[in-house]
Amino acid sequence: MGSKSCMNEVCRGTTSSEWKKGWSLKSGGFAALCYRCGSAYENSVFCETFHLEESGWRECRICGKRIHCGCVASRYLQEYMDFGGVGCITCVKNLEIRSAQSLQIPSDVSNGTVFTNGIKDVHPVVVENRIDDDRFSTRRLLQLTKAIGAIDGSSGVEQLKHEDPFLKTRQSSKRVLNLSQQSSPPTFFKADNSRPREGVKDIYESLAQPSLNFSLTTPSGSSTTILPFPGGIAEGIEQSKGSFQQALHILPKLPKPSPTVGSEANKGIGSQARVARPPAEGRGRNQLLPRYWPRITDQELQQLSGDLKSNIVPLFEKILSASDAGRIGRLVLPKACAETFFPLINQSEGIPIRIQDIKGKEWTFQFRFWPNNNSRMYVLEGVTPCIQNMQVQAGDTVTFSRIEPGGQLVIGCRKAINNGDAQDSQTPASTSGDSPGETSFSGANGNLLPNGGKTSDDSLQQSVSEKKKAKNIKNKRLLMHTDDAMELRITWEEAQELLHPSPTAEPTIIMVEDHEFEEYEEPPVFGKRTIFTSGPSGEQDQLAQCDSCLKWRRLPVHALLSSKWTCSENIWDSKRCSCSAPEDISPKDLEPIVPSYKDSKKRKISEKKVPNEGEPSGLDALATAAVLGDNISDIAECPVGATTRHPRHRPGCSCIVCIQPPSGKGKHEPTCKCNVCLTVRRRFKTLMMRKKKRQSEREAEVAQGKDKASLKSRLEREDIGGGAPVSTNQADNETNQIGNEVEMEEASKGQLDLNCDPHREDDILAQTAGMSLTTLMNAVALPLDVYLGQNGLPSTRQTAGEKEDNVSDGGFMSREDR
DNA sequence: TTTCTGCATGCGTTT
DNA sequence: AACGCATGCAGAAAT
Repeated sequence: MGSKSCMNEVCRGTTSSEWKKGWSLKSGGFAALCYRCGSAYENSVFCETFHLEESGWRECRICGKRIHCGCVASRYLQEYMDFGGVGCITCVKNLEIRSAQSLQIPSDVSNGTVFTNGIKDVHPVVVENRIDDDRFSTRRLLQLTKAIGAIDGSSGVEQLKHEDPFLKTRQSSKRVLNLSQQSSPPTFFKADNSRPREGVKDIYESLAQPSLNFSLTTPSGSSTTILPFPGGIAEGIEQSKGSFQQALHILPKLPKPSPTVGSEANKGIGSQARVARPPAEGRGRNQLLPRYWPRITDQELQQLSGDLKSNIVPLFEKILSASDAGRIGRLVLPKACAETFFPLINQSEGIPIRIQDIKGKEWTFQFRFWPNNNSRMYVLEGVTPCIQNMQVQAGDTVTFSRIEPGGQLVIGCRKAINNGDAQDSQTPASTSGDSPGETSFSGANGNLLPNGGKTSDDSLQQSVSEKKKAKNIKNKRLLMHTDDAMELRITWEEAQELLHPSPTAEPTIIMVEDHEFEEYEEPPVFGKRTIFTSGPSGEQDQLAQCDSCLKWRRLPVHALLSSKWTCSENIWDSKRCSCSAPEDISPKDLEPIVPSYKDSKKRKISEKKVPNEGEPSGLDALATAAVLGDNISDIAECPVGATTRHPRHRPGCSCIVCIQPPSGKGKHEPTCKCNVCLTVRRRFKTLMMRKKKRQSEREAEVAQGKDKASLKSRLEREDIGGGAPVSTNQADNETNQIGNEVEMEEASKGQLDLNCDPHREDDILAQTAGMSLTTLMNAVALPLDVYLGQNGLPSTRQTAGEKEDNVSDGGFMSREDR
């Protein structure tokens, strides 16, 4: 393929990251333009960029904009006026449309009655709507009829295909939108710098455009008051096009209206409705999607203009995504907006661009792009300070405007009223919706109707809007409402407790640090939340509450219950397989186990279960108690906690997986006292001690496997003696762990059979399971050496005076210093 | 180890 | 089918 050169004779560049189509060629096809020139062409600034010094410039008879007559690049941007001179195609079209509108306006309006929708403070707009009737009335209407008729027959499409108002006036705007003027047709038209290219679509756009743009030139309320239909002109036309077309015979069949326009207009009944305004520029191939149309009320616009003492041209806006508002500080700009309203950039690195906020503070961002799928993705970098300054977040809207003259960009913001709105707005089609909210431009909220701008007579649009909303639910990645997220989080935590191994799953036993873990191939299943306990004699079982009678039943440990379980399913106890059977656990016994037992039934009935976030989890509680020596009753009052890390593990599991900090993030100081650190330290200490003991005593290993029995008997004694008869899950686990380590300590002092397989700790676990939690907690709260001393165990630094009396029952042991 | 940077991916929208 | 864009991700740079 031969080398390609840009057909812009001023450029003639042969290298370009992207080639664009220019004007149509007589030979067919389109002129090949390099990216820069092509962009200029698309943005209707080709002649302004490259032909500024050439001859042939004339002014539009309507708006005064300069038109490069006789240039192929502007061929479709001009039209000869009936009354002489030339006009930019947009002005011509606008005239036509406005003439049509004057016919469309319902009788109450055309009669001079202001269409206010209940808003009183509205200026008569009908007069304004008829711009310079002397010049344009009948003739323009005829011309319009002709033009649209041609369009209907599609012959007019080409005529309008390449219109370009040539109003890309970053540098050369002579007349700017004068917001303070009541009626200024020239400025009104000035605002439209479109380059519709798409035939009928263009017509539609042009139909919508005038009314919307017109609003910019009128004081409050005008934007919508001229709309002959509640849904705004676009939707209104669409909705009524049948009769409307019949009546006028001039309107083409319109393409489907933009949902944005419709819904905007829906909400825009009020005089200060937030109407999406097609920006003055940025159409044509780079047609701005309605979602980016600035939705600024006239009042806001006026206020902003007043604040900045300038004429403000709203350009576009964007609802901030999570990425935009995130810490990265990159705001993705809509491509069309970036290419239309921002300087052309050829290098990926882009250029610094200065944008001032509404307070006049100037920010400098890096405006750049990334190559992306043979296209570009424009971003503003370094927006974090500005975003933070404006205190906007994802879901809020940032707006971009321009000060005229001068072209200074202005960034503003509008808060989403709430997350729901943000949610709506976030979805493109919600585009569907405007994002009603408070614009930093003004006290916009005051302009909004209580229901977000909708009036009560909006029922028709409401159903449409709801349909759109329903459709939009699937749109994009939805923001999660805060409450939803909270609920989900809670549910997830709770779900951890409900997870059980699949009944049919066969676990694979693996060893990690001398601990057995069950690995299942199958995912866990949801089951009923139960509480594991230990009976007075050391046997373990679990407690489950009937979903029907709310009584607690004692079940075997291995029982796996469905999420809904009733007494009738109690196949393990024939005496208590009916709700009529009395509860087999006394409330006195239950209360320590089921912290919420007292009100559990009440809560159950109300079905409101909101765990107290402030309460520690099982592991937290135990570790805290271990460190602080909390009263066991306090621990017992803690709700059954849940591990959120390891679905296969019971709550309270202190395995290396469950105790590790989340994602490895977060720094823990050496002196950190968090439960994770404490647990890790404790376990490390235990392991080290175990290792040391093994090593030192292995030689002395003799068959002194006595006293296992004595240990057991002591455990039982303790249990009877004072502790709660049962423990919570996590306590059990911890107890087990303690028991394991106790064994090692006992072994170290020669009380246990040191020949026993340290990996086979199950029997010990079973033995220790029945021990008093109180005892355990007392024990674990003691320094290791103290405890060893108390129990006559050899300590690495035992001294005679280390025995303490505060372990009343001769406690069990703590092999670790807590 | 965290943050930054540039690009890739994939979903949703538009053509 | 093409495009736009939100976000993920890997490598680089900074801390």
